[in-house]
Amino acid sequence: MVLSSAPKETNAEAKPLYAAIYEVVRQIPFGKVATYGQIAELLGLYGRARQVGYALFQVAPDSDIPWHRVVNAQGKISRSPMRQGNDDLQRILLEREGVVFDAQETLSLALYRWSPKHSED
DNA sequence: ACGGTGACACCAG
DNA sequence: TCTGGTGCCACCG
Repeated sequence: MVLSSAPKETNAEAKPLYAAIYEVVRQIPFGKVATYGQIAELLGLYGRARQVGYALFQVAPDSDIPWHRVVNAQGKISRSPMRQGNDDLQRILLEREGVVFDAQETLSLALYRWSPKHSED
């Protein structure tokens, strides 16, 4: 593709790091979840979980990226004023995949955490 | 350039 | 359990 115009799109293609993050997120299978720190670590970005969250923030809810399969280290959906309901959508999408939340709105990481393998795919 | 903020995580009290 | 501080670093004004 000719990038003659080079629009300032804050998309995946514009940010190699984000593209890498999205690729990992895409690996998460149906019914499984991963934590922000886990995603970061897989990319050799230990300690930079925030960037993962920021990358996902830029993903549209209707994207093909299963952004809803990423939760925090406590197994909870990170609530934020900025999300205005998308956090609820995340829970709904997860429940559609069979993920069960307890009374504390927490899911069992021991049960649903995705274990990446070399021969994924 | 700079400081505040944040879909996080970890550690000390 | 909860609070507060630290590390990380991209984004925004």
